Parts: sequence; structure tokens; C-alpha cells
Amino acid sequence: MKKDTTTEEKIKEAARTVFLTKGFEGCSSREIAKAAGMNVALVNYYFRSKSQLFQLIFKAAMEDFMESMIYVFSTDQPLEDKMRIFIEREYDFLAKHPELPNFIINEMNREEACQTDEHSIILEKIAETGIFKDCQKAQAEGKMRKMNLISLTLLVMSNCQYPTMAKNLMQSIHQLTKEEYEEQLVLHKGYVTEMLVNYLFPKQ
Amino acid sequence: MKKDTTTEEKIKEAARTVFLTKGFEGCSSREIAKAAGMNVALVNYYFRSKSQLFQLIFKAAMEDFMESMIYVFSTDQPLEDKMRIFIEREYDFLAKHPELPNFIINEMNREEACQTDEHSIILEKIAETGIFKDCQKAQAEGKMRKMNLISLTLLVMSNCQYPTMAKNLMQSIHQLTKEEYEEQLVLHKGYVTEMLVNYLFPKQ
DNA sequence: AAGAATATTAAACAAGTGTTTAAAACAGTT
DNA sequence: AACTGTTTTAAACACTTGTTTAATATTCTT
Repeated sequence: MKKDTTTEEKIKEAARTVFLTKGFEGCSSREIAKAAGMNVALVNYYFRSKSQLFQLIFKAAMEDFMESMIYVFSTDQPLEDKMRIFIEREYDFLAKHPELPNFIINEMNREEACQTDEHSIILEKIAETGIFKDCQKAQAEGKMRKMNLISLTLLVMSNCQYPTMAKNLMQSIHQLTKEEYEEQLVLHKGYVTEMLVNYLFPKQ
Repeated sequence: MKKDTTTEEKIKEAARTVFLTKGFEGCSSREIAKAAGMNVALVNYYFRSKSQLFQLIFKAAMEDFMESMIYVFSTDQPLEDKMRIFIEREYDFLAKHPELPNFIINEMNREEACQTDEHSIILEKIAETGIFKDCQKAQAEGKMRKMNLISLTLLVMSNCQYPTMAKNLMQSIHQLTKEEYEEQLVLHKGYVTEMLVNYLFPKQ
């Protein structure tokens, strides 16, 4: 008879929170075990090694990271509306998972880890939504500014992700409380939306 | 008689490169010593501890991080030109020091470190250039979009820093070589400049 | 050249790392 | 109740960590 959350899942959950906040190098197997209320040996009993557990967590995080994009892009709406909704959802998502962008970008920089070229699958998944074709069509019709996909994604990701990534830095520089910065983010989301939409979909 | 570069400086240089690429947790004292071609004990002989050496490096990195801003803002030019030149210089600077933004943002997230509220000095230094007053004036005259300082800095930093921070992620997703991505960055710099200037300084 | 001050070294320290082992506790089946 | 396979445990493994020590080498001063 299994409990509602099994030992394996408890460890996985603990590993997720610890890895995402401290990174692979920033924590120990024992720390993860302790966070899960388990013995150290159990971590390796279920996941063979710290690295294998990490890879599991990283992959899942990567999918979460892309999840919100896919959904909006799949809907059937004018491109400009899609963009607005996407930014809205992305800010929402990042408010719930603020550690994700930093985590992924950092761990991608560790040479030992995550250098699998399997990440191009992400692009394929996004491509499946048809968003890229929509953009090309809109660009051909003159409704959207001509620009390659890389810069397009860069513009959106920069303005959505950086503000949460630099939270502690900005708080420290501008002497803001956590709550004040969160308010600021709501305001900023508005600016970003207006700026991006104006730039990408210029009115004649 | 001192050599051209003393042992102390050699260690400091090595520490800088190692810390900036791997982070505080990602490297060991011995690794730094090895990179400097020195004995481990010398690291502590000159800097007392790994933490103290790190704090030194971090502080210097923080100053580098802000250096390029200060200069441009101090010049005597129309605000719109300052913005263009700033973005130009920032992309230039980040091409030479691509690890800096990630390094600072990450280490700011480690609770043990760098939580000194001394970072508000940065804001004061920027304020000394008069850039903030110029902005307020331009906003009062209707030449510049009304927006608080935080969002203003966020917009600029997001679009300058994120593209270099996410280099490995973007390369992996879009299957680009190092050189291809660097070319892309030059292109992107143009888009960013146009977008920011258009948004911040709307023509009536 | 002798002595004092500084710089450098190898070796050791205790504590922490990832991982393994072998014994114990638990569950389910007959 | 005895045997099953699966979970969980404490203890140990070899290795790395940051830091210190005490001896050696180098430089500077007289």
C-alpha cells in the first residue's frame, strides 16, 4: 500500500526546490535528503547519483520553462493579441517560479552539465504551434516588423525574464522591499507590453 | 625588488577569472591557486580566506559592471543620443565581459554573500552624473515618456544584458555557433536601440 | 656576511563531499 | 509463522574542502 506521496516523490520534490534555489554545486546530497526528511542513501537508492537526479530535475524545469509559451501560441487569435496574452501569462508564470530562468541559464553555463544538444526539441515544439509561420505571414503582409526568429524571441524573453532575474540586484540598488518590487513588476509589465507591441506591430 | 606582476596580483587575477566563470561555490581555493601557478596556502596568506578574496573580487566586478554607464551619462549630449551611445557601449562592454551580469545576479542570490546594502552607492554614483535630473526634465517637457527610474533602468538593462546572459541557452535552442550568435547580437543591438528610443522618446 | 623580515612550501587538520555496503525493518505471499 | 522481495538505516569508503602549522627559501637591511 503506497502513501499519498511516496518516498521517491518526496525526494524529487525536495531536490527540485533545493536545486532550483542553490544550483547543482550549491548544495549536497545530504541537504536534499534532509529537506525530504530522508536518509542520504535513499537519494542514490532511487536515483543512482546526484547527477542523475539533477538531470531529471533540470529536464523537468526546462519543460516548465517552455510550457506557458506553447499554450498561448497554440490558441487561435490575432498575432498582436497573442503577444499581449503571452506577456501577461509569462509575468504570471515567473511570479510563481521566479528561480527558473536563472537556474536554467546558470546550469547551461556549467560545462559538465546539460550540454546535450537536445534542447533544439524546444524549438520544434514551439514551431509545432504554428507561431513562426504566423509571424512570417504577418511579416510578408507588412503587419509585423521584419526580424528573424532569434531576435524576436530575444526581445520577448529579455523583457519578461530579466526583471525577475535581477530582482535582488534591483531591490538592493533601489532600496526596495520585496512587496514594492512586486508592485513595480506589475507596472513594468504594462510598459513592456506597450513597447513590444508598438515596435513589432507598427501602425502604418 | 618586485616582479612586474606580484604573487598577490597573480592570485587576484586568477581568482577573478575563476570566480567569474564558475562562481563562489563552483570552485575551490586549490583551483584558484593552481590557475595562478601558486601554492594553496598563499591564497590565505595574502587574503586570509576564500570568502575575503571573493568579496574583493565581487566588489571590483560590481564597479566594472557600472563603469560604462557612468561615463556616457556624464557627457554633455541630448538625452536621445546618450541613450544610443549607452546601448552601443554597453553591448561593447558586455562582449568583452560576458560573464559579469550572470556573475553578479547569481552571487546576489546566495544568501550568505553580498547582501550588504552598500549597493545603493551605485545609484548615488549614477545620480551624480545628472542623468536622472535630465530625464525628469525631459519628461516634464514632454520629450520623454513618463516612467519611474526603476522601469527605465529595467528596460535598458533587460535589453542589453539578457542577450549575453542567455547566450548558451539561445545557442542551444537555435543551434547556433559562437560566431553566429555574436553576429546576431550586433543585429539585435540595432533592434533594441530603435525600439527603446522609439518608445522612450516618441515623436509627438 | 650575518641577521631580520618576508615569502613560499609541503604536510597536516577537521569537516564535508558523493557513493557504497551490509545489516536491519518492513511489506506481501504462501 | 516462515519466506519473499522491497525499503530504510547507520556506518564506512575514499576523496575534496577551507584553513593552519611549522619548516624552508628568499629578500632586505645593516
